[in-house]
Amino acid sequence: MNGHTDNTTGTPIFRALRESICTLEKPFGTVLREVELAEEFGVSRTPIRPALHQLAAIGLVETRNGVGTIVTAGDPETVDDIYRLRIQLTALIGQLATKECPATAAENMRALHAEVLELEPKLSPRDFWELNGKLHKTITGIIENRELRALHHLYYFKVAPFWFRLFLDNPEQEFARLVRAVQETAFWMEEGNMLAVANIQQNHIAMAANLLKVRQ
Amino acid sequence: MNGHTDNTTGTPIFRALRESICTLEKPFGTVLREVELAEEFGVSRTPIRPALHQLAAIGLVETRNGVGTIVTAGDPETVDDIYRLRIQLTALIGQLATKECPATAAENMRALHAEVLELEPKLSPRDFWELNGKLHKTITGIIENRELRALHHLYYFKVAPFWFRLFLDNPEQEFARLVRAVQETAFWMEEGNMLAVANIQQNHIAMAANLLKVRQ
DNA sequence: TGCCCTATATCTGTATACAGCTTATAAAGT
DNA sequence: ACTTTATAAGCTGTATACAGATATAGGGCA
Repeated sequence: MNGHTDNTTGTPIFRALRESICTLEKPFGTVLREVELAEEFGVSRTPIRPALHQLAAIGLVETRNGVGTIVTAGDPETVDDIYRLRIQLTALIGQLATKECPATAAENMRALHAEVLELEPKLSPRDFWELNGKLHKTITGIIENRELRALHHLYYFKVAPFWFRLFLDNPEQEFARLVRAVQETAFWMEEGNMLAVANIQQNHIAMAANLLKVRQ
Repeated sequence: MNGHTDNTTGTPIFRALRESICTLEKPFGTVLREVELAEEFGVSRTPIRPALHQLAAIGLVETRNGVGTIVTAGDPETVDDIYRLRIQLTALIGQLATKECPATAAENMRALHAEVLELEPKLSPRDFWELNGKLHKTITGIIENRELRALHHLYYFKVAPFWFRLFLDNPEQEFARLVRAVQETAFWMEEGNMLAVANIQQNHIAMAANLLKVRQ
């Protein structure tokens, strides 16, 4: 393992910044300065800029001329819209998913299930992030429609700052929920019922939305 | 009127390139060279690059080192996935739309309806693009959920190269379809039935999908 | 004649210098 | 003491020079 949730999309700089925003290492309101980031990554400002633009494109940051790039992920005003849409989007997974479980997805899920069963109930934030990422990646694998798959992937990162806040506030409870999600998903994936897998996913997203007091 | 469908989002360079791709002025396979574009827009390569990256982010182009930026919009292999998702997405508009018709939307729609009724059945590609843009903008205005609104806007441009091909192949038929869409939308918007407006939109998207032989 | 390898032209990726914008701070005036 | 304004520091936006990557055309060789 290389320690990254998604090691294929985007530049390493983009992925590193995205992770540090989603895990609240750089919380809402943080000002990112290009020269600082350039020094941090050991490059010039030039390759930093497209990474920041990409983050801005997915709504995680906002760049203002003469000021800097401000982290906007986790803005309480948008949690409602994002979660309500994501619940609907997850319902679509059931409709546009593969009819049969892809071999790689089933394999990943078995490995993940086995891994979870042997874990201590005390997880570091980083480990929790990684674990969630594995579940996400596996579920993403059953989405046949490439566009929906891209959306599901995108919104995973858009809502990450919200449920990661839940984890920091109550690690044991969120860890238990994640374990439960893995178990249920593993069961239905083994059964070959992809619609059920999507439903499980939707249930757990809706549960997070409830904790965040999103109106349904 | 300034001649632009959406004059608020993105840099002028990005919007200009997006329009020229959607209207097939730069068709599938066209190679965009940064120095050429820089000269065309009277700037250096620097402000061109973020525009191309933004186009790449929404899947309209693909940049390859040492080669150039190739237009990928209109790739036949993706038409299925995009249209199938967009039909589902449009159904969501009915669920997440405003309960009542916003005053500005109703006003825009009346103006558009009046404009359409006085048009000649012979439209230039540019005029057809503008007209479609106005209808799109009005419908976008009834979507309360900001995230869904952004998605609806995004996919409008992703599918544009496909239906614009339909227009070039059969201008009269596509113009008639657009007029019909405007009339029906205007009627239901006047009635205040936002769910019906979404359904009309879905019907017309599905019709385009049929013409493009998308499996439903 | 066909194939492979190399040289070269051309493109994007990166580094750096400078211009323009924003904001905080401090001095001056009331 | 408070407001107002000017100034300076620091940030992003832009232009330009150079490095790395890629495709193509031409020459050498079997």
